Amino acid sequence: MVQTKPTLSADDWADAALDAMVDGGLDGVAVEPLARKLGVTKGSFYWHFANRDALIRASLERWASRETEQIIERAKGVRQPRKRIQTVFKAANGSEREGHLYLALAAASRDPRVADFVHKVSQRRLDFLAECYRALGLTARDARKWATFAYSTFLGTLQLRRDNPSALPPGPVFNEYLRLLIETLIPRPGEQPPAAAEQAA
Amino acid sequence: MVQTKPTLSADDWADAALDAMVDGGLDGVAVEPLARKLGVTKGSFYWHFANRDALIRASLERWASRETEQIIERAKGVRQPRKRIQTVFKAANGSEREGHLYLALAAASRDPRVADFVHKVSQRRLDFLAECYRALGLTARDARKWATFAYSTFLGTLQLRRDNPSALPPGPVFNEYLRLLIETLIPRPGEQPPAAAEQAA
DNA sequence: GTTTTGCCATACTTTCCCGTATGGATGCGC
DNA sequence: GCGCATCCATACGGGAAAGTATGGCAAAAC
Repeated sequence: MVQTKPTLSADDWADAALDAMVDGGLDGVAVEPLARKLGVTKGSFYWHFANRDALIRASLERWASRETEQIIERAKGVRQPRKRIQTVFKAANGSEREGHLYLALAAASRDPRVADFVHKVSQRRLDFLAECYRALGLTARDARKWATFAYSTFLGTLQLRRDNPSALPPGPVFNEYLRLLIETLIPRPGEQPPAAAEQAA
Repeated sequence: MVQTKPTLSADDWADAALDAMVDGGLDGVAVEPLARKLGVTKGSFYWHFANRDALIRASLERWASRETEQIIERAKGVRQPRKRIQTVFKAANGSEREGHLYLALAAASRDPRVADFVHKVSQRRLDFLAECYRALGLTARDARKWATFAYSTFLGTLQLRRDNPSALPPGPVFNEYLRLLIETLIPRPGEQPPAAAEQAA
């Protein structure tokens, strides 16, 4: 498939495994098909890894560290609380592949190896979101509720985009939809909530 | 496993297949393991079904019809628009197994057989929800947006319950959380949205 | 220039499951 | 009580992928 590199590295195998998870979930990670896709044979694989289990663990490790760092980097720069949350939302809906990968791994979360990583990543995201909501002036308790609310909505939207894209508002209306989400999911403590304006339109 | 019935029916196999999907997704539906769980052999299976594909299709058919009818039955009785939507929410979060099953099938929605059914079920639910929102006095356009919003939140909450239960508010706070969802996701056209009261608390 | 080392190919064996072929048992029609 | 349909067991062949064992081959080491 790709002959740019003379030899493969363990990370190449891990990335290929993550690609395979997007399509086939955990069962999609099969050594021989991966080898065919990489243009080599199993001999290469068993040089870099002890077995299939080691590949899966390495891939998950790679995924988790990448996911927890990206969340921070994209939003930590924005200082204004409302803008920061909006940035998180935009970034979250940005990469389609990452979204599919998350859903694929979450679906395999019955596997004990996967469960730990999915738990860790979602926990990291929720904590960061709750922190953002606290910066808005909410109590810790309310911030947690709103963070969970927003994250759930994000996860659900992700799933709809994958399983029933036609259900989401088409083209221009989709932007209205996103604005509705953002306005509703970022309360203005002390001010009048924005939903009223939306319904007046 | 179960010796209550002298012989098995095709529906027994279909139900067992749905149970297997909850745990192992589509790949979890394997003829020989199912036979072992039912206390019979493959000979029984291939009497009732032509092959594994037929079993999968029959199971999906059974699931889809059940899902689309349950949604109607539980909520059609409630006439008041707000109460009706609340009923839908409560019912949706009711059966844990049905939620897991939906997520398992959605995860397998890359399979063309599954895709059609998942699409159909989610579409049916969204249409009904949009209808409920229209009864609130929203325009068709706004009703669709709010229905999508609410359904996404429902899906995401379902996923959190499965993959990271500890992330959801514990015990008593969870009820507050559900109230927040309901109050926020059911706008009051013309009146002041309820989020203000929530934040004042 | 020979020897090692890194990376991979080839050729097995084993396991698990699908699908088929065929025979056996039980119960009903008549 | 004979025959037939229903429902299931047993035995077999085949494919796909995990893991092992071993040989090959180029580049670096010396």
